Amino acid sequence: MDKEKLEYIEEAGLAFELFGMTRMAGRIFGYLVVSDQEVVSFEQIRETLKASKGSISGTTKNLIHVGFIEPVSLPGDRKTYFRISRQKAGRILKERTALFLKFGSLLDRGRALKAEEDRVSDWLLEISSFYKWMVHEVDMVTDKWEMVKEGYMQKMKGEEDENSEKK
Amino acid sequence: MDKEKLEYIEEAGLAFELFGMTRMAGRIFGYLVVSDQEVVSFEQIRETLKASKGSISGTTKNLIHVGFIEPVSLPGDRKTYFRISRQKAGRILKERTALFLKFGSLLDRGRALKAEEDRVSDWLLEISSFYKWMVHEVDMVTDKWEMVKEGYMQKMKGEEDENSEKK
DNA sequence: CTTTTGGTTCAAAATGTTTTGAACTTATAA
DNA sequence: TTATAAGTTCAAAACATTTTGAACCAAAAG
Repeated sequence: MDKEKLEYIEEAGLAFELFGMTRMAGRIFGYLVVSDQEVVSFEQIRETLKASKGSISGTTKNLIHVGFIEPVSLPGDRKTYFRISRQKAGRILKERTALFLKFGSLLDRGRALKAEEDRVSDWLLEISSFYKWMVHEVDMVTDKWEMVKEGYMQKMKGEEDENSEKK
Repeated sequence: MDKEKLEYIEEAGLAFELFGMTRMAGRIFGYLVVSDQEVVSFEQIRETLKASKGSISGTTKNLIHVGFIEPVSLPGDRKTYFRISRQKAGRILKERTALFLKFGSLLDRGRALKAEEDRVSDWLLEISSFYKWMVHEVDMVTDKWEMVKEGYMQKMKGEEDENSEKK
């Protein structure tokens, strides 16, 4: 695997830490991104990332759980392969956003514990309402994506081509 | 401080860990939520949470940085007080969402490293487009909140009252 | 069966993060 | 000034997470 890709993989590791996941999770994800194969085997991951079987096993399980990658098994082959999950990106986002409901109720329960309604309660109500309302809005926007994505992706690709022409 | 509130504070600590922050950050936030004062002093936090000055100092700085709380200073008083940030909740969300752009470009850069465009590239383009598009949508929805919040908060409060009547 | 391959498990080691506590800084009060 | 109160800083300790590696299990091949 060439140097540029290996660097990319490490960068993905750091980025994933920023998103609150482990470095190894980012590396595995990054490897699946830049690999020129449709699917990558457990052993290939282990070898490319020079990590232990235990680490690969645990981290792939976790990445599958949060929906970033998915296992692929092939007939007549007992190895497990992996690829970037084909699950809609929106699905993952919706799940993450659902945490907002938890934050909203945390605030509501806190508000209920206060001696009396005051300026702080009003503000807490506003924040909690915002987050709870947001969950529904994000769901709707996510659904809207399916309608607009063709157009948007065309635009994105166009801009990329423009940039590479300028070089 | 009564037992119920202290329990709430610990719960807030655990919840914040779930959101990717530290337990102490959650405790401080939780304390500001349930305190019946407008503002709470550094020393009160230290005492209630039984933590060191160093820990309070570092964690409040961080909570201020990410916009969850804000410092308050009073004339003729050299203590620092804190309260839940009155910054619009949307501001914080917009900043968090901006990380999606980073994820989007991570995918784009990975795609550029691939030998040739394949099925995986197509899928990567779709995910990256989704996240980048989402950032703008979330911004718009967040702005919309200002228009609809009055109505929504009324509804929320109504439902709460209904629930407490039923008890 | 027995062997081999592919992966899982889990305790211990390595690494990272958070908290403490003591020394230090800064600003006000005396 | 000098003294004191309020925070900050930072190295070390406590604590948590991640990774390793060796032992283990299950399924397919021989």
